Amino acid sequence: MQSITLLGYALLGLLHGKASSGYDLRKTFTETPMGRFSDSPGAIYPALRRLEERKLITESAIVQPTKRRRKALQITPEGRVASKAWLRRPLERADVTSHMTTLMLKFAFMDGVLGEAATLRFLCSFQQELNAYIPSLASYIRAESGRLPRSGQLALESGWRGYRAQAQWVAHAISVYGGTAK
Amino acid sequence: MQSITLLGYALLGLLHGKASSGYDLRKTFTETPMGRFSDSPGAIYPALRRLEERKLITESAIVQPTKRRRKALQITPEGRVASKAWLRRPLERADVTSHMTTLMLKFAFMDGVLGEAATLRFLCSFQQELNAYIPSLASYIRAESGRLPRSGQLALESGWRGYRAQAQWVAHAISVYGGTAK
DNA sequence: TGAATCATGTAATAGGTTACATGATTCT
DNA sequence: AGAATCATGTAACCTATTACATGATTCA
Repeated sequence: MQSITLLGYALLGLLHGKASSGYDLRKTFTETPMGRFSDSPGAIYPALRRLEERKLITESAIVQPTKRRRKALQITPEGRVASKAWLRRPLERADVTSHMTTLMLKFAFMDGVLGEAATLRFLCSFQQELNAYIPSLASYIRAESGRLPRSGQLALESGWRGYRAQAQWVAHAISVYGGTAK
Repeated sequence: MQSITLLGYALLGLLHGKASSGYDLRKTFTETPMGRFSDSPGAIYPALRRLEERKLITESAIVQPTKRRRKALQITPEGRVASKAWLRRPLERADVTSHMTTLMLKFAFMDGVLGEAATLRFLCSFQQELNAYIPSLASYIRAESGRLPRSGQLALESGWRGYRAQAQWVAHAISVYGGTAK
């Protein structure tokens, strides 16, 4: 059994809210700064078909009064289970170091699907991992700074600044969710 | 003629400096926080073969005194041309909004390959694009903030903070390169 | 009526992931 | 001598990209 791709989880996350057509979902990707998924039909329609084959989504039975041809898709109970299981997967170090966009995608859906408490827990472990990683990256940069050319050093610094900004954001988000920051 | 992949350009960039084996290049990806490329042999060796087929790299004739079997690869003049052409490609809006890692990869190699002046020019257009994009993202967030759930709003904000951090970095980098920031 | 957009799809291609394979050399 | 690591590769599979195809409907 092939595992669900990130695009698949993104689609499931969007369908948690309301039944949508492939076209609707495509528009979400084109019109919003969401996740940077491809809005090409060659990516989305096959992805939807795969989800349908696994019975994680189905064609909505509701007849829409619109004139246009439209295949509305809705998430099934199994789909919700799969999506929730993904959202609940514990966060690991590697997620922070190389899959930040995935983490943000998870976060964006988490509140609506798992609720406030789970989201707050997620943010706290996110913060923990960031607080562990940032100093280690900093010391790596300090150690390498001699060996690296100026541009390589600056490139690393850019990464470091990015993580710091993310850490500040997490602290902010935690406070928004009513947690105790830091 | 297929275009060169990002991994291909990364390999060319590394080979600008000195001839290396596939194993050396792999280690660079595993051991440094560089670009987040896969260090799997299934990615790197085929990529190297493709570059070799296009005569952008060749097996180094220099016989190394090491005992171990080792295939050292060096960049050819054509390879340098291709790499430089890529590094010189003018920066577009889409690069900033969805290919930041590519831009940082370019930057990391640019100094050594194209020189200081070109790098400074690159940084300035980078700054220009960021300064144009950040406010537009901010106003998008402001406009959508009502319609979006809390988590969606925060996710967008995270993106915004990331771009701001990048802008601060660019200003810093420009000053390091002796340009007049902002 | 013609153009644009809505809306869903397919086909060819190619690159990455995962897993496997192989043998030499260094280390203990 | 056996284990770990060096070092290079291959094969199956799958997904995304790109381009094309199709027809209906709204708009000017």
